[in-house]
Amino acid sequence: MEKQTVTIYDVAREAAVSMATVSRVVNGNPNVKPATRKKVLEVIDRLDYRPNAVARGLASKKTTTIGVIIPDVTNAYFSSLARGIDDIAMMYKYNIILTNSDENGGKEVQVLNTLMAKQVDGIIFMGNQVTDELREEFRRSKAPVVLAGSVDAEKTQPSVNIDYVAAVAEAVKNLIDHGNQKIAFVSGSMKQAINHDYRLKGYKKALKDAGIAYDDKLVFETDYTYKAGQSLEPALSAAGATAAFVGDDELAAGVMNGLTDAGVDVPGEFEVITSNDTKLTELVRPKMSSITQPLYDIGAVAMRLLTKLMNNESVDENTVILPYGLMKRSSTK
Amino acid sequence: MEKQTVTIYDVAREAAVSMATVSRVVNGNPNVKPATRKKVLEVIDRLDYRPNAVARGLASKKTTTIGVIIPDVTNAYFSSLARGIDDIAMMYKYNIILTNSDENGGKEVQVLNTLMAKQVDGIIFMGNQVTDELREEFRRSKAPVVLAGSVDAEKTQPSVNIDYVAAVAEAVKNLIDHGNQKIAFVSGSMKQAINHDYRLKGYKKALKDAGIAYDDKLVFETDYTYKAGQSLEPALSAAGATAAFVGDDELAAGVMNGLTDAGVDVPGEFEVITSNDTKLTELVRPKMSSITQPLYDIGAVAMRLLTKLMNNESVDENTVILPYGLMKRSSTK
DNA sequence: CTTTGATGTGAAAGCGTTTTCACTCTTGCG
DNA sequence: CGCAAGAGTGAAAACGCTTTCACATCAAAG
Repeated sequence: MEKQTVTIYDVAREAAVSMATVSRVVNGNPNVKPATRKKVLEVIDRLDYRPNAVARGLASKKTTTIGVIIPDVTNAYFSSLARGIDDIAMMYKYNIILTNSDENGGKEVQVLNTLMAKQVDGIIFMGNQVTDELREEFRRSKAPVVLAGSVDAEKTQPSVNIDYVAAVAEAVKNLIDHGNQKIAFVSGSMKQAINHDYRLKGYKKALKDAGIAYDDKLVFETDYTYKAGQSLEPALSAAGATAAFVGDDELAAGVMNGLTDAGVDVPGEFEVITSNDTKLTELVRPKMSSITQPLYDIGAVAMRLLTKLMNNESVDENTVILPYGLMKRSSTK
Repeated sequence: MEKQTVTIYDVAREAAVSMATVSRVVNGNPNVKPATRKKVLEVIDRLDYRPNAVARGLASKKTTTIGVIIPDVTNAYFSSLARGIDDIAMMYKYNIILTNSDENGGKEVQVLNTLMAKQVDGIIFMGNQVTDELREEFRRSKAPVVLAGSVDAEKTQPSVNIDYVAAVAEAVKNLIDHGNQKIAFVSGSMKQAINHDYRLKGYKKALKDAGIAYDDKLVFETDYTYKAGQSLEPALSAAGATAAFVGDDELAAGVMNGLTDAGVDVPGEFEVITSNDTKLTELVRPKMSSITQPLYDIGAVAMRLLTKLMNNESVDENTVILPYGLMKRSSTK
């Protein structure tokens, strides 16, 4: 039953060299005579020796593992980022410990602590509600932490994002240009920096530029779920809105379908523009116009940035802003 | 710059006890006098001591980490399973190393090896193409491996699934009952056991039970992507099909939208039933009828099963079959 | 030849825990 | 009062590697 594990010591003995030499060939250290290398490799192959990464981690203080904190893998926006992260991580020989946080502060802190206990070499954090406690943990961490697709108003951590303010402003301006005066702002919790400090700011800016008064009756704070969006219709109509900017695609799909099901024509009577350009935008009918973001790239770049930080390479810019766009589909005129 | 790490030794010194005792209180070993425990806990708190999980892993040969191999996190079916896995894992104090395999045999083997090198305590594998090489790796692994939402015709590994044959048969029967004679079978690669050995079998069974001849012109093997589905319309019509069973929701959404865009009325002229009951089924219009599966639970149960295996607990049934259902929405009559 | 600077190798000290084993105290009980 | 049985604790040996340091060897240069 017990599977015998062969260690570096066994290899050394069989090959009649020291552990140090075995370690050298395993790690590709050039200071080994070709003949010796060959001999060792043969033994490694014969014994089917596989280095124990845990022991290696203890000795070298590097685990080639990074922690990824994600609100919910099930959300298309975040899973797209996660894919970018994993691909680049794999490219650089890192593995990812992935944990769902539900954007719950307590859970985030706890998870962060277990990640640090596991000696991850770096951390990628997704989530828009960076509490003071969390920030304190980031600071305490000896592993670099980068935010991906997430913002913290304090801007204390390296991060990769798009310019949310400008993107939202542009999206809302688009709606205004189509003649809409009463534009709803639909998002998740206002406790999240991305909503409160960025999107809303973009929204207000667009209104102001167009000389439209801001009316908080048109601001809808809800959950990032399809159902939440779907049940928003009565309120939206009651408020007299004729268009909406929505902060999440799933939520937007809900809003749109809720409208449609209530007999409101989209985009004829009501325009909808969403934020994340996930696959969903193409699946629903009408297809949803959206701010476009290089989702995969945000994850990929964040991971790439993290590798640099982990290697203490100099980084010219700690917060990188990727380009966004606006994709007109069929939920807007 | 260097963050000083405090070790168990520091705590022992400060508390004037041995490392063994500190270890005992950290691990909740009852054989410690309350007074001693209190003293140690105070020091731990004062020094902000945090046990190094890597060292712990080396000494105890347990990492409280499990490996999860997933075809693509971005796919709603798999990410739902992943969520179930992670939640239960967290409940049992495990973390997850998540890696995307793209169902690519070579990558799977490689990933499996790095997971084993990292000494994971267990592995959950998702993917339906278990090659001989892969099977061999599973066997070689000292960590238990369970398949989640995936089947291997050889049935050599513990797994958690639904009864695909029966589910598909029922779905197809439903289509037949609506008067369809030419029912397309649309799935991913036939190299995958789930398609070739399970779904197709269910499909054939339903046809046979209804006395309909099997026609391989109605079998469409394609990718699990929206685009692939969308571009299937001409072929589907050309084959004279009036209904389709589809093996993946995203693919099904593509099929359905492709049909609709080509002016075919769903479900009036063409019925579609899909397989995974992910969120997508509710987002599209018409909403898609689907086989229902307890997605989250498949992941959760797989993880629970794995914990038992890791603890060498006796397990009454190595392959657990969860109940499925059929949800009629609007893509079928 | 000797010197010098690479080049190749091994011994052994960590890395931060867990765990075994032995030992010392206490208790409870006959 | 004597003794067996816990209860509580510490010393030290793992765990499987990396890395430092010292040493030996060897080829090229003087």
